[in-house]
Amino acid sequence: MESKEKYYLTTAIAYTSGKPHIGNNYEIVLADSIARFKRKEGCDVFFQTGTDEHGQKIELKAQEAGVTPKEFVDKVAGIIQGMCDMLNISYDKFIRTTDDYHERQVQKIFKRMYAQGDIYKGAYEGMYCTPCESFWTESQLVEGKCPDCGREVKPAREEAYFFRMSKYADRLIKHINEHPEFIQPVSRKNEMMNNFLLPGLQDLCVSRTSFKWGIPVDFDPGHVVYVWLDALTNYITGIGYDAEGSSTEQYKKLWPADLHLIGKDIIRFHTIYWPIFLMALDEPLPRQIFGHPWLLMNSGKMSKSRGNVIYADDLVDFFGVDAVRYYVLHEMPFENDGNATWELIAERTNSDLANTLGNLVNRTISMSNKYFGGVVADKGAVDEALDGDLKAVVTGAYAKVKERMAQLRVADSLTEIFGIFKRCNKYIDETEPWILAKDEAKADRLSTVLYNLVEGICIGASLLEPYMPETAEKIAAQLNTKLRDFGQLETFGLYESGKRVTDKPEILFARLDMKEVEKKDEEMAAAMAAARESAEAAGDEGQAGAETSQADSPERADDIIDIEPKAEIAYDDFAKLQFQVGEIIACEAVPKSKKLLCSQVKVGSQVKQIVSGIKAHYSPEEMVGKKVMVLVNLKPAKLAGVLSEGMLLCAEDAEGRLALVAPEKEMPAGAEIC
RNA sequence: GGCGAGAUAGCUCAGUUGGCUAGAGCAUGCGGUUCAUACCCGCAGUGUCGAGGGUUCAAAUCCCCCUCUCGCUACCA
Repeated sequence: MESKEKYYLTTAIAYTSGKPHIGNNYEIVLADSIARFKRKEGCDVFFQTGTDEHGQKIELKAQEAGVTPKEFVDKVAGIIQGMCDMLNISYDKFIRTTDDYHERQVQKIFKRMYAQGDIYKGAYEGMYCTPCESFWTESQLVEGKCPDCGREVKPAREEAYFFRMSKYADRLIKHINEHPEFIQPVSRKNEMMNNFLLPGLQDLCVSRTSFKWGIPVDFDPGHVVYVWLDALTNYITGIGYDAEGSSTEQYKKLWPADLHLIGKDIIRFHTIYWPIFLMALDEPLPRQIFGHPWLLMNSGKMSKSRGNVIYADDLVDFFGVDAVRYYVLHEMPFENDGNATWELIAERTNSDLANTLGNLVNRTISMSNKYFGGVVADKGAVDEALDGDLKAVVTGAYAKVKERMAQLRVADSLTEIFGIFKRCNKYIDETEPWILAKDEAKADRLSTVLYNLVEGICIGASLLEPYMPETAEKIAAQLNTKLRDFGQLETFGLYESGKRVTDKPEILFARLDMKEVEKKDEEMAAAMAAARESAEAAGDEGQAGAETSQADSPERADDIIDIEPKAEIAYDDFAKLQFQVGEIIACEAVPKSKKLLCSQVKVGSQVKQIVSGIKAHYSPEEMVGKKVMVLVNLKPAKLAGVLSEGMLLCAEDAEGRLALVAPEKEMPAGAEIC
C-alpha cells in the first residue's frame, strides 16, 4: 500500500428538531462502515458528522418547550451524539452549526459572496399571499391567484439577500457532464439536469428577517443567514476553512471531500447549490455525492404521526448494536428503498448472524476444545481436493469486497463476506471432523481441518470489522488472536499455529424466538399509540423527540414557511369572503391528475363542482356525505382541465397532512359560516 | 402535464455486448449429518421472464405499442 491517501467523508448534519429514527440513523451507519473500511485500506480518513441547529422550526419548538433555542438544541444535539456513540460510529468530528467557528465563517462567507457580487440585496417583489406567507412571481400565479392556496395575492415587498445562481449554472452543467461519478446513483443526475439546470436556475434567497434563531448577517442587522448557506458550509468550516484565505493545514489536506453521503431528498441542494457556493468561493468541488435510498417501515415512510417509527436505541436494546448495523447495511440496496420491521430484522438476525456466523464460530471452538483442549495447530495434513476451494474462497473475498466498496455497494460487500462463513460451514460438512476424531491416525488431519476453519473465520472477521466492529473483536478474542490488516487477508495460514482458543465460547448472537419478537413489536406499537394519544390529549407535540419524518430530516425541510406574520385585515376584507356549509354528494378522482378530486357540493339549492388537491388524504368514497366548509364566491377556474367553482377548506399540519374543516354540530348544507 | 426508472420463482432481487434445458438469497418440502445456537450440508422445485406485436437461426435481453408501479418536477380555488 502506498503512502497514506486522505479520504474525507461526511454525512448530512441532522436537524435538531427532535430525536432521529432508525431511518435517519441508517446514513451514519453506512458512512461509518465506509470510513472504517477506508481506514483499514490504509487511508488517512476524516469522517465528519454533526447537527444542523438553526431555523424557525427550532425557535418555535424551543418556545413550546419553554426553553431558549440554545438550550433546546443542546439537548437534542446531545441525544443525537449519544445515538452515534451507541451505534459505534467512529466519527472524527461532530460539528454543530452553533459552534462559534462555524458561525464566524458563515458570516465571513456571506460577506465575501456579497462583496463579490454573488449575493445581492434585493427584495421579494411580487405578489404576496398573506395566508401562505409566501411570495410569488407573476408567472407563478395561477389565474392571478396564489398557486399554493388559490387565494388573492397582493403586491408586497420584503427585503432579502439573494444568491445569483444562474451565473454559475453553465460551469456546473459542464462539471456534471464531465464527471459522471459526481452524482450517485446516476439516475439522479438526469433529474437534476432536466428539472433544474437545463430549464434555468432561479436565484436563491439566502437571508431571512422573520425569525431570529440563525446566524446574523453581521453587516445588516435584522437578517439571519438562511438554511442552506448555513448548513452546507459545515463541510468546510468543520475542517478549518477560512473565507479570508487563512484556511488551516487540515483544510488544505482534506478538501475537496471525497464523499458526501446524504439522503435522496436533499440531492438537489448538494448537487446544485452546494457546488455553486463552492465555485463562488473558488474552491474545488467534492468528488462524489451519494444520495442513498430510505429505510422504510412496513413499506411506508417512517413518521411519528403514522406511529410506525422505530428508534435505534429500542432496536439496539433488543437486538444488539451489530445486529442493527448488519440489518440496515445488508437490507439497503443501492438504489431502491429498503424495508424494516421487527420481524424482518429478527429473521435476518437468526438466519445470518445466529445460524451462519455465530453457530460457525461456536461449533469450531467447541470442536477445538473437545478434540485438542483448545489448541489450534496446523499439522500440514492437507487434503488438496477439500482444502483448495476453501482457501480460494477465503483468500479471494477481499478483492471482491474491495471492488464492491469502491462502488459503495455495501450490502453486496456483506454478502461476499458471508460467503466465507457459508463456505466454512460447508467445509465442516465435507471434512466431517467427528468422524476424523474417531480415528487416532487422523488426528493430524483433524487438527489441520480445525486450523483451516479458525484461519477462515479470522479472515472473515477481519473483513467484517468495518461493518460489525464489536462482533469482529469478539470473534478475534475468542480465537485468541488479533484482527488482521487488509494487507494480510489474501494469505492463508497467518493464524499462529499452536495457539489456544477460549475454552468457553460465548454465544455471539442468540437465536430469537419469533413469538417474542412479535410480542415486542406489538408492545412497541402500543407504546407508540399511547404516546401519540397522550401527546394529542396534551395538545402538544413539542417535546424533544417530536415528529421527524424521514423527508424533513436529516437536514431540514424547505417546507418551513418563515416569512412575516400576516398583516392585519379590516373586517371589510373578511366580509368579502362567503363561506357556507356544503354537503358533498358525489366525488370522483380527476383523470390525468395525481392529487385532484372533483366533488359535487350541495350548497343551499345549488350544486357546485369543486376540485381539490386532496386525493392523497381522502378517497372519493369517504368524501361523499361529508359536510364541509366551502368558500363559495371564489372566481371559478379550470384545474387540470376541470372547472372548479369554489374551494373546500382544509387544515394542514407541519407534515402536510390535510383535514377538512367541518361544522362541529349538524348543520344544513348552505348554512352560512360567519 | 413534462422528464426518467422499472415490471423475472411465495418474498427480495441478479441476469454483462441477444446464444445452450433462466439464476442467487430468504421462506417451503424432502433427504443427510450430529461438532454446534432444533444448527449445518445436499436435493427439489414451481416461473406464460407484465400484455400484445415485430426484427433474428436465436430475445428476459433489441424495436413498436399497451397496462401497471415508482422517482423527480409542475399543478393541486
